[in-house]
Amino acid sequence: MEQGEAEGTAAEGARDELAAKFASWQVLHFDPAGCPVRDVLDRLGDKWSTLILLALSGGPARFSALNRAVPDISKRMLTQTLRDLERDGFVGREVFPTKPPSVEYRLTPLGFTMLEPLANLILWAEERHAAIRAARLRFDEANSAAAWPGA
Amino acid sequence: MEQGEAEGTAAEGARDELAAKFASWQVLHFDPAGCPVRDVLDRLGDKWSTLILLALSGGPARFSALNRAVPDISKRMLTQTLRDLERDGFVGREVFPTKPPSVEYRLTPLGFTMLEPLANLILWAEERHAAIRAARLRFDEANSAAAWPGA
DNA sequence: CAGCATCCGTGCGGATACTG
DNA sequence: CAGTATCCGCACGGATGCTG
Repeated sequence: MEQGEAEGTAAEGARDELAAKFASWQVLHFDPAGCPVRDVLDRLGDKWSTLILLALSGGPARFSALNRAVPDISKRMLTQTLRDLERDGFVGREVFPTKPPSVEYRLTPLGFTMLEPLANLILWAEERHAAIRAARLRFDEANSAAAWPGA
Repeated sequence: MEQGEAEGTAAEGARDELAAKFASWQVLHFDPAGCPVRDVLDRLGDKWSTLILLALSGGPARFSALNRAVPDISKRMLTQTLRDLERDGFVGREVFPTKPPSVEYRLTPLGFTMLEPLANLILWAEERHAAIRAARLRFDEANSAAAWPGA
C-alpha cells in the first residue's frame, strides 16, 4: 500500500527537488564535469558495474569469486569494470603475495555509502518489475496491431 | 563491521538486503527476464533516459521543450528514448490535433514512483561528486607515475 | 512541430590466446 | 590465480534529409 497518499507526498517532494536540481544543472549547460548525472550515473549505467557492486555488498571477494558470482561476465570486462570502480573510489584492491597470487576486492567507505540509494532503486525496480513487463506487452501488442492492421 | 561504523545501520541494512537479493537472483542464473537489475536498471542506464525523466519531473512537456531542456540530444535519440520510456510505462504521450501538431509527454503514475529512488541516487551522486573526482585524480596520477617511472 | 528514414562512425563488450 | 594483449562484431548513437 505504498502507492497511496503516504508515498504521494514523498514522491512530490522528490519531484520538486529533482526539478530544482535539474534546473541548476541546466544553467551550467550540462557541463559534463558539473553534472553528477552525466559524470557519475552514466558510469554506473554500464553493463556490469551495478552487478559487481551487488556481488561485493556481501563482503570482500576475490577475482575468481566475483567471476563465479556473475557467471556471464568475461575476465576482460570484470577486470575493466573493477578498474573503473577502483578509479572512482568505490572499490579497493589488495594483492596478497601468495603463490599463486590472490587479489581481494572490497567496497571502500565511499562505495559502501552507495549501497543505500542503490538498494532503494533496485528494490523499486523489483517491486515494479511485473508492472513494467506488463506495460511492455501492452505497448508491443498495440504497436504490432498498428503495424499490421490486416494480419 | 570492518567497513564503516560511521555510515551506520541504514547502510548495513541496505548491504544485507542487497546481498540477499543478489543471492536470490543468482539462483535463477541471472535469467534476464527474472533479474530486475538487468531488465530494468540496464535500460535506465542508457545515455539519455535519466535526463529525460529529470526534465519531466517538473511537469508535462512538449517534444521541442524537452529538446531544449536537454540541448545536446538529437531528435532521433529523443524520439527513441521517449518511445522506450513509453514502452516501459514510465511516460505517457498525448497528441493534440492542432496545426501544426503538438505532442505532450508526461510521467505516468508508474514513472512518478521512480522519482523518489532516482532522486536519492542522484542526490547521493551530487553529494559524493567531489570525492569521486578526487579519487579519479589520485588514481590517474598514481597510474601515470607507475607507467612512466622515469618521466 | 514532431517526427521517420538512411547512412555511418565509434566504442562497448565478447572471444581467444598468452603470461607472471 | 589473476590478469594482459589482440582482434573483431555489433549496437548505440550522431548527422543529415525528408514528411504530414
